[in-house]
Amino acid sequence: MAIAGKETPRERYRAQLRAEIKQHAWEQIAAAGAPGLSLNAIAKQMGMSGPALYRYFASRDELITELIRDAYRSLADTIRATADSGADMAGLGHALRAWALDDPQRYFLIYGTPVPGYHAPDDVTTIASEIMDALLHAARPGAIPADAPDDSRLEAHLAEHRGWAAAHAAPPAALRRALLFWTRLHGILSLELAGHFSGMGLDPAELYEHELRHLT
Amino acid sequence: MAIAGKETPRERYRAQLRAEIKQHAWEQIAAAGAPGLSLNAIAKQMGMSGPALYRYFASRDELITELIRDAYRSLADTIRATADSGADMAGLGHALRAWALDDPQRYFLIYGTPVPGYHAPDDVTTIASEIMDALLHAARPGAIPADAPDDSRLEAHLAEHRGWAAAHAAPPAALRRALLFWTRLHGILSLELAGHFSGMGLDPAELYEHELRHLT
DNA sequence: TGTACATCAGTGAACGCGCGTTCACTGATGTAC
DNA sequence: TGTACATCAGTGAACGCGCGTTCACTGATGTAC
Repeated sequence: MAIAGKETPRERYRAQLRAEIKQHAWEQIAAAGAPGLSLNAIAKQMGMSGPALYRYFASRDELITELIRDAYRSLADTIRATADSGADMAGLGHALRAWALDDPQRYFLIYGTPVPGYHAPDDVTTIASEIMDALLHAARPGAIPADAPDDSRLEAHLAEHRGWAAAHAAPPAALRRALLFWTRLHGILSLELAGHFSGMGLDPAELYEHELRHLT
Repeated sequence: MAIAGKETPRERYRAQLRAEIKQHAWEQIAAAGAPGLSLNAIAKQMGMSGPALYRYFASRDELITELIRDAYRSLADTIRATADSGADMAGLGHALRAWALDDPQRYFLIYGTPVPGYHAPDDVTTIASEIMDALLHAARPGAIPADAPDDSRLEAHLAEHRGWAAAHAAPPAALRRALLFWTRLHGILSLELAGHFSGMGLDPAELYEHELRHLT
């Protein structure tokens, strides 16, 4: 039996092959989108037979779930690391954009069109709230600009519905700021990644910067 | 030969069956998303054989393209009609939201995850700019609020890249307003429709209203 | 108005394909004495 | 250190399925004289 903490060669090999499978899966998703992901195609690409992959993933669904988990994990780590390095919200915005542009289909795996009937496992919800935590921390009181609009309606609502921000004692203005950071930047990013600006002749980065400058 | 403008019974029947096929297609998309759309399944649902549908659509791709076109057309008509009834931007925002909530998968067919390699036909680009036209008209000078931020950087960029708004003599502030209307509301809507607020315990409608109130 | 012909909707069989997944099996790698 | 056994990776065949699409054909509907 393997000693806990010490990996046997077999375990190392398993972990490596799982990683290799996932890498091919990402390439396939980048090429044809998530619905086009096929275990058999991955196996062929790796020079092995289809059933072999079932030693590493119980089903296609498990693989996809794992990819979604990894995508969330990667985004959360990126945001967290940026926040830890002392960046402000604009810095987080730039990190988010770079992460999204790095692999659009990975972004869409998290924030794209949902597949009716599919429900993400609980742990990705946990990771999602990690991301919100980092945003909330960056949106802490001292960082609220003076020209923030005075809108008691939204803040009153947020003050009463702050379960998602329970870990933080952030004031309503910070809750609002974190949420708008998320929704506004996602709006630009998802339209940009989907190509909706491409025929318009303007640079979405300018819009993005504008939103970062006026994040209230 | 049919007299132009006057439909023969056969033509009426054809048009009706095409519409019926599309309706079943929408139901199927609502149930399983666009990638799950299948001509054979539609035929079975309608009580006919698979190949029969090829009398009405040359291929699966043509059907999907037609659905995308219809979705764009429906959105453009909704926005246009709302604008023509004298609504301001907030009114347009409410119309957009109602349209999106009415059929989330239809919304995602336009603004959701793009399928790598798929390119929409030219005419949908035309319809898309119709929508932008209506937004630009509603964002005309007189409607710009006094608390609009003074940001010469974005407006300078837009002043130089206004091909998408060529039909309008709108000032840069109006261009900005129309664009932010689009990106901000899409941000909230797409996250809402994808269920990203569902575990958070807050009402995305409140966020949406906030953005409409502070559309600068 | 009736007959001859052309048009067109829809069928059933078939093609080729790829999918996810199962199963019995081979051969290599690791473990226990 | 060598032998006996257990574990595990990977294969190839197979199952059942659904897909898009083509084709030759039947039968009904419309058109022309």
